[in-house]
Amino acid sequence: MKLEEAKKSFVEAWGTLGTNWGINRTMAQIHALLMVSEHPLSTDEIMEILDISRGNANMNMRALIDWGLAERKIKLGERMEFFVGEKDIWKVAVKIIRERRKREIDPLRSTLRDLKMIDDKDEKKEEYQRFMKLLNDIDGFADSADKITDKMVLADQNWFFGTLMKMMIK
Amino acid sequence: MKLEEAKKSFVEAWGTLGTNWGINRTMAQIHALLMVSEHPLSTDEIMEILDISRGNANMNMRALIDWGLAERKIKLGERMEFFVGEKDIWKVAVKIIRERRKREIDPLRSTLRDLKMIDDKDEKKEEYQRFMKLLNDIDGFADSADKITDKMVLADQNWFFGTLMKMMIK
DNA sequence: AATAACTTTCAATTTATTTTGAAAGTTCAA
DNA sequence: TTGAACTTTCAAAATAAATTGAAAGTTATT
Repeated sequence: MKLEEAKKSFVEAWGTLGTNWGINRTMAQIHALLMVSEHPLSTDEIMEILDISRGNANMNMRALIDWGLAERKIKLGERMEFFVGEKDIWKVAVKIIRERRKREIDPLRSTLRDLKMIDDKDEKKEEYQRFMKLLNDIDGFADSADKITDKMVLADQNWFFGTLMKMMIK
Repeated sequence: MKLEEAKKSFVEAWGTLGTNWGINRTMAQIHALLMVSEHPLSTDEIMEILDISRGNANMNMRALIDWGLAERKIKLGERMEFFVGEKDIWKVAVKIIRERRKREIDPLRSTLRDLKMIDDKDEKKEEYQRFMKLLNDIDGFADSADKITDKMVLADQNWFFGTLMKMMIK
């Protein structure tokens, strides 16, 4: 396999993976392309390489910037915008986790809070208790997950995995 | 809010959440329904409560069993099958993580291995090195993630979050 | 072996998501 | 202030995913 082929496969594989992580295929492919690219790319280059429309390129580029997975890079003397992708895989993971938390965990916890406002506490005592326990368990789990991701955001990869690993082997 | 309403909202909320975790809405709703149900449910009850077709109920029920999130429960003297859902939220999380790993991380790593077979190593030395580093970084990250999920599968919730938390506060 | 009581399958349909591309918007240089 | 160079929007089209429901399959009972 040649380097260029390998890069192409990588872009495709990353695109497929992305769809499992709340990132649509094109968005993930653009990100992959920026990761393996030696230079910042323009919208036109991205359109050309991935064979997608301008609208699609633009919308997904914006989403990537929104997620913190890419940023604009202005070249002096050029009107056109260029983009660079976040290449540090730890940072990529942290940004995705952060974004997912914002979109999933936070709304879930807010729903759980609402659900706890049940006003027929007295009736069906047992059933009420069991339901309440479930809600509390889920919320407790979400809380732990929240705290761990907080640490991840602050920690650096080596500390996080290195220290974590060491203590887990015990 | 009344208990029954709260349960209904819970089923809906869990359905929405599920779609973000590789579980389709109906599958997640059935699971939620089984979690909040006081008794094992039959396919007919599930169809009735969630207002879905038999085919849909059957396929998603099978997927839940496949994931280990529900199991069949035969009642003596009854032809009909009943189902119970996994209610321990830690176990639920572990099963989902396991399944996702099978479907995402494993294929990714196998792709990465293929991509490393580049045969024009000599040309474009720098570019080759950078691409290789990216692949290795991703693989290393996946490896750590793998190891942590291995531990999760074996550990119990209190040990996992409790001990983890303590050491993270440091 | 026939029938009743169920479960499973899958082609067709419905619903949801993504993509396109042309039109509208913006910014800059002359 | 105009127009060229670029970016953004969004309704319509294309694609993908989930759902239906009737037909086929299975198993237990008589």
